[in-house]
Amino acid sequence: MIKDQITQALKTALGKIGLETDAIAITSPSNTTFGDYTTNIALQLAKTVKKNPFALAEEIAQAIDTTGVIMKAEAYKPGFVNIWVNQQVLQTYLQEILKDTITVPEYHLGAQKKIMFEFAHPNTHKLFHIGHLRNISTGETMVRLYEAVGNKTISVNYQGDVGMHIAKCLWRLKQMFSEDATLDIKNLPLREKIELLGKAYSQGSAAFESDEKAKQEIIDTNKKIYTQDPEIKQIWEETRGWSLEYFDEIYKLVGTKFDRLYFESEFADRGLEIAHQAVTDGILEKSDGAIILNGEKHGVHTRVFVNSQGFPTYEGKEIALAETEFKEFGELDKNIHVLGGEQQSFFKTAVKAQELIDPSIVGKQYHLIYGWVDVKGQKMSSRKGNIVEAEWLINEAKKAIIAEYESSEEVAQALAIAAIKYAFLKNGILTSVMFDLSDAINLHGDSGPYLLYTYVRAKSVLAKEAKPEVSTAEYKPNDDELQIMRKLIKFPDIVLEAAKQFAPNYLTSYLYDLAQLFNLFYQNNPILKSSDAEKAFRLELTQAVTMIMKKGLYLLGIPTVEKM
RNA sequence: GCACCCGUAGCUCAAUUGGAUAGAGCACAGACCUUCUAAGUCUGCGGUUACAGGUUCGAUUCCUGUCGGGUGCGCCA
Repeated sequence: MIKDQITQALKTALGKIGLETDAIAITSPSNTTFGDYTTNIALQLAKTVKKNPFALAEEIAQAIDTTGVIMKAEAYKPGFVNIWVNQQVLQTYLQEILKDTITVPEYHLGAQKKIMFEFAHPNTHKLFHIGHLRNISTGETMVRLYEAVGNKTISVNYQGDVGMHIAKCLWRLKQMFSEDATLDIKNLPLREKIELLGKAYSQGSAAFESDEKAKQEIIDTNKKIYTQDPEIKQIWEETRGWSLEYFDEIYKLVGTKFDRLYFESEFADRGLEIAHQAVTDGILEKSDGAIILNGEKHGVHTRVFVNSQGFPTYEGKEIALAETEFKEFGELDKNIHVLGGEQQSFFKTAVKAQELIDPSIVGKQYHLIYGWVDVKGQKMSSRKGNIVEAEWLINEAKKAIIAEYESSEEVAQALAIAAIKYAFLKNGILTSVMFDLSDAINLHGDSGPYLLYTYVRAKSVLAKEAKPEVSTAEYKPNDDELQIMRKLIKFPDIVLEAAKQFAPNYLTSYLYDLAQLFNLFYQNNPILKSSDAEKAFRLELTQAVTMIMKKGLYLLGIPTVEKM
């Protein structure tokens, strides 16, 4: 990586003037007039060596060898040393991109180089909404980024298929069947089945709140689900199947594949067993008929693992889930749970219990928090029925695209997915976003479709004519071209940082910058109407841009299209 | 009450983890298609980074306080 070579050159320069440090921080200045890379090392060292920072920066700049990877080094104002990369290095890197031999540095979270990502987390019998969409977009890109920096990743999805929300839904659904004997659910399209579940849940919830008799019946239904009572088992299995089929469609649509689907129903029995054993071992405690972790002893919130009716709560099932997750795929470095911040208290307590039960997993559970999704200021609630559902949203975006550009189904779909995913990923992972429909299906400016458009445009040029067989070695790139080349060398740095910091938005803004530079170049410089080395070079540059765009978009979980 | 997250342009968000002149998109006003896809490019407009202190060469970023918002805090998931 070029950055490493710069660090090496700096180290040598520091050595020449009798300085030594391990902490050489090299960053890319936001303003390219300050060079390709910059270091504040003089500012850091000035105090310890008792020198004026700017004088020290000048001294370092002087000592840098400018015959190798570095072309120019200059001291700036308070004490930065700004560095320009040799153009030959840019040329070489361009050729490496074309040969597809560029590499991204490795980054691991442990010796196994193996990381599990647990994400998506929809509950059966409920809708898959934009909150899940943000979750799955984030999870998928993190998986791809960690693969890119040399890890084996395992994608898993823990889906809630038992619990009160399902009891509420099924209780009402059974009523609906007896109220309307003509309801022919078997032949309903999937879409309508899901809507029916949503309606039943919403009405069941309302009854639970307002009607004491209904409340008791729903609690009873919940028990029957846990005990797999024949009275409820069949309808539970069937409706659960609808949800899973519906989820599968969405996973396919957004391009996520899971290595393993876990279900809450798998972990109820084992969760109980572990919890009871943990009481015997003095880890969990009995309290008011429930089994809890006494949080005060461990600096977390006290939470219930088995309720007073003897059923495992979410926490109770989580300890069994952890046991399986850490067993099924061999030793993991980390198990990263992509979960909203509202689950923090739950997660801390559950993890504390897991670590007390199995010390071998201490420090391996990680809660990757992503920000809340709000819709125009109002909080989504499936009980109130005002949620933005994933497939509906994708279809809205698709319709808008077809209406404006007469795109084919296939292209419109790809663009819709790109628009929505990009709208989430361009934000900081923690930023709670105000979701605005018109913004998410925006096709202009800083958007997914803009990136795809840039890619398609470039590809279209490449498809028109073959590259002339002329050497580009002697070609002197102009400023527009240089800007692109200087951007291209940063790709590995960006991928590494995006993975390290769990910051896919580093990659989105990198690709956006690259696209902007290319569009500027495209605007000002004829490619096919140029000739000889110039034409050959411009075609090479164009191709390199498409290759990096495609790689970057892949890492974001956004497939490219070839025409639009 | 306590804990965590947050407050940046009219709106939605960035800012490479303490760096240089705080950047984009949308919206608004204008310019550019007999040249490779105008889903594009360019120009303009827009800021006391909630407020008050502190730390230091340097603060949107770290610390303290105030105000405002979100989330959670024992039998939901």
